[in-house]
Amino acid sequence: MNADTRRKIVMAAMDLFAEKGFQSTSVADILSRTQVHSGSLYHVFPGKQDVLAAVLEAYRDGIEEWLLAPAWSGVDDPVERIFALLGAYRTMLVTSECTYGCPIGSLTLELHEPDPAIRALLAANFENWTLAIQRCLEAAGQGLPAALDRRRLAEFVLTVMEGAVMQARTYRDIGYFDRNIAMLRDQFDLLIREAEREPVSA
Amino acid sequence: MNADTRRKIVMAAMDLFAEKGFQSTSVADILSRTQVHSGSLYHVFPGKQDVLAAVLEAYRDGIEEWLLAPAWSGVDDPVERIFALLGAYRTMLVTSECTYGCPIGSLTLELHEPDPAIRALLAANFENWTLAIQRCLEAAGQGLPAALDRRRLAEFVLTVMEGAVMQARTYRDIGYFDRNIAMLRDQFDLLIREAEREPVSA
DNA sequence: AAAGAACTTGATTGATCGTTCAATCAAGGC
DNA sequence: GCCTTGATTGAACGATCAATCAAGTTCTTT
Repeated sequence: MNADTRRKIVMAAMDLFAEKGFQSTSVADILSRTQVHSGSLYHVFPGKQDVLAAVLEAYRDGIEEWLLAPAWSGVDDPVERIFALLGAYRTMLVTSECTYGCPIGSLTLELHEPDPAIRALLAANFENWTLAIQRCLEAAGQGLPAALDRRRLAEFVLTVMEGAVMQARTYRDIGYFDRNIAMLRDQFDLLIREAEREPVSA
Repeated sequence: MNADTRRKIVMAAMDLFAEKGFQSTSVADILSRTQVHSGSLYHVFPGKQDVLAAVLEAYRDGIEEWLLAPAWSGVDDPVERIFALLGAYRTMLVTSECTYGCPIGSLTLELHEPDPAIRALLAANFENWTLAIQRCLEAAGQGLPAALDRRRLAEFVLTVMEGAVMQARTYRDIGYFDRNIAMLRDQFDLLIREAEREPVSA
């Protein structure tokens, strides 16, 4: 199997699906951007949907290298890492003039009756993202209240990111993103102050 | 102009766009569900996109009657009205087995480069929703901290709703919606307690 | 070097899409 | 009875789509 052809297709499809969505991207779009011909694409992939699956697998497997590592370089504090990650999404919005933010979120709401395999991959991407946040919250240790449900808060951070991206895109105004993230920041500040008042355990 | 034909088309399109999205709904789908013929549709609307615009106008103009009034019947407390509205979205998710929640949110992320008129209508729908929440927060008066930025919190409520719907849909699990709303409820409880500690102004 | 497997090429297919339009119909005014 | 106006009908159109395939080329293996 030609791994290079496959790689080129997946990378081009990644960009196109993020820019225009899955349905608005034609196979011809992918072909013209990659200089790959239709026969080659269908030699590597059974169909267009399998290209999408490969893209979602690439996101899932590349989250550490392509998203977390760049966002976290030079940031050590676990809580700051969360907001550094949110900052990465802010950058995506700003550089695209608020036309796209989180590709997984867009695909999730675009595909109403997805193939079970596709739905599972979308969920796996969310799960990986949530786990990354959860690990930050756990790494914060006594900097956050002991009774705090880390998993729940991690899901909530994803919720706020996706909702904030959606509004910034709709209004074409980064202010909507910023104000929502500021609300989340206030909430974290409260949690941190609460933890400071707690007795330090042995 | 035949207002009945127009009404039938808009109502059918409303359902279809919510179920399958805009792009996955063909004009033929709308025609077959309404028993209207293609010539009639194109006599009333210049094109498919104008049907979408009419649907978004219907949502915008019907929010009071079709969303707020049913959700708020028998609920007087302003803060409880917010969670009653969120409960309406929960019901939509449950009755659709977590396949669709907020039609505006779905359309927002489905249409990547929307016509400016369409984008403005999507924004107008979000704006109406946010204003409804904002009015609740203002109606709460001294039940919430005086310094609280009502507008910001209203935007945040929309953010949490959309993010929670997105996760519930992706995982096909209402638990993700419930936990996120519970997080928001905790935050409101904190605000209410904070307001109780405030001195009552003259 | 021979044979076969893997890959590429690009024209082509058939289905589906949004849209058009000439023909038809119904109703009211004159 | 005739004309006008607005609405309806449904066949047809051109474009675009994902997918196919037979022929050709390159790589691998022995």
